[in-house]
Amino acid sequence: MTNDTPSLHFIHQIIEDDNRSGKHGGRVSTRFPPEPNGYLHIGHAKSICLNFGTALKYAGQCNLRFDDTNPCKEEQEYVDSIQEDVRWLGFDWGEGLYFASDYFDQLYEWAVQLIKKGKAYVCDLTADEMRDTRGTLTKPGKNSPYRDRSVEENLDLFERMKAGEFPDGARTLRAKIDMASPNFNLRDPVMYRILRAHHHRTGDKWCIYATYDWAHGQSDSIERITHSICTLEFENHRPLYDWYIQELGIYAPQQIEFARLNLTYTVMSKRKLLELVRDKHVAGWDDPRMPTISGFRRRGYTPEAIRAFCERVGVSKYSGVIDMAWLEDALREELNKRAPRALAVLRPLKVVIENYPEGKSEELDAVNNPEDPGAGTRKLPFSRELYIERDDFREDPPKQFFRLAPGREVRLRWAYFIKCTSVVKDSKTGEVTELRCTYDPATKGGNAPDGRKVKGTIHWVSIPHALEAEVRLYDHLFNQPYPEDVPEGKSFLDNLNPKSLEVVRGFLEPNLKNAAPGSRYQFERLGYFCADSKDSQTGKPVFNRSVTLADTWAKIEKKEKK
RNA sequence: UGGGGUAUAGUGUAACGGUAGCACAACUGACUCUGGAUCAGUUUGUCUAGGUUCGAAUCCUAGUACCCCAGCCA
Repeated sequence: MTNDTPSLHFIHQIIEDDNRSGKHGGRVSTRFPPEPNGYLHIGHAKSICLNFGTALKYAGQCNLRFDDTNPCKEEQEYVDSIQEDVRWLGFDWGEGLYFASDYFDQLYEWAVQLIKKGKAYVCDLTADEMRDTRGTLTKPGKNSPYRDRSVEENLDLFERMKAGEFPDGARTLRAKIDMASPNFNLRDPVMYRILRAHHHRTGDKWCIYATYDWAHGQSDSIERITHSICTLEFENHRPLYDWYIQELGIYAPQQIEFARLNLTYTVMSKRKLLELVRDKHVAGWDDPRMPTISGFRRRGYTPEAIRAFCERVGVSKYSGVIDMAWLEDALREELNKRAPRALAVLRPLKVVIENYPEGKSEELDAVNNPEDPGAGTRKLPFSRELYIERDDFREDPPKQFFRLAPGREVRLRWAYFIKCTSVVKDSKTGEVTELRCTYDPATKGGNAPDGRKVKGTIHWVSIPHALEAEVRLYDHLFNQPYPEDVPEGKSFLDNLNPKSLEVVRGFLEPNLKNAAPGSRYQFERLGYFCADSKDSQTGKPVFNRSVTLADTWAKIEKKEKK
């Protein structure tokens, strides 16, 4: 069917229906509610784009709320990094910065209210006992022996829990719902646990902490969220959140669940990411191989590329896995238009131009970005001794290879046609160590006045002028598309890609000397590279490979081998 | 096994009873001073079985497969 209006995903359909019916008076209010127990990853980016993007689209507000109900795992460092990452992605929460811990007093009052209604009770069961009485998928649970305590006793006990009269874990406050419910979340869920832990915001004020389930829905209610967007695994919790809201008689946000993002060749669970960091499989949360926002940032990704990617994957309730190639493509698409080009040789092979005068050098004009005429040109120094890429020479060229080979002529990008006249080899290993070539002075700039064509154009760098620099070649962190799919007894760590990082000494055109940390370039014919934001120094850049260029030759060669 | 979800090309995603479309991938070819980019084109799909209907991806019935839930994690 042809339709001029772009289609809406199901969440925006719900919102537009609500706006039409006047359900929330046309108001749209969302929130992004991370727990500050780790760094944000690309899956969070999807949620951030959805929540903030929805508020933007419908002229509403999106809050940033930290669901900080578990002091054992949460830290200020994470609070800071999360704010930085959301801002970097290009979103603004305005005045809407909140913490679930801001609501601890209110939550406590509401708990007292439920006790008074006979809807919550203090339970003395240990964690083990509670598990044993919860029942199974098919068998209902058993009521706690403490379920029928009087309101007075519950009030007194709960007060004393708060006052610190009981040891950690000795008692809990539980909602009195239904131990026989087929939904486990309604089998008298725990609302408060006793926990003497220092909270990053409330310090030592509390020794009882609300569970996430008891805090989350009411936090949304306090903030008058209209559309509480969350991932699929909370679908089973919605009846519980609705029950709390209804028993309390407070404003009811509408929860809508969507499928979280999964990507090939990586893992997304915070537990696993933490494990990678803690056990030093990567250099930190912002290691360029990590699927974290900070990792992608350091890798050279742009916020625009990540947002475009999130837009492209869509929003639905189907939990699929997106091919990492989509993300890479989003980056290429953007950087192709924006990134200035540069010449860099990463695996050098020396070339001597025999008919080029010794000691001579000259400057040649090079276009900065063929996709962007406004990007201008720059000068490239040329001399008798050059480096070219080892891959661009074959002593015995396979068919379809149209780069350099003995007797063959190619174009040096922006420079001259050269012809390979002889090959110098290491007498012991037989390895090619140097190429002797001649150049055609008439082809200066890259065109032959006699109109003769050359099939290959290769990149190069003048040895005496080259800037030697560390270049980090990153590849997928895992060598399996689904690293978590492992046989019994194996771990996702067994699928780590041992070649996910290769550090190389590259030779770069001298213009790159003062590349600003974080600046991005296309190294022609190789890929997009970004000056590392941490390790680059002025005059001494370190480059990270963000993503390779599409490589048709590699594909041809692979096919030939089969 | 009880409950809650979900099934459209290799991967995602549209269609809202009326020609199954789009993006990425793959494959052809054109063009090219990046084997990049660009352009043109091709291949591949409604989980299954019944039913309703002039007409079904869409509605009904029965199956099947996959995901989530038995934390005092979120």
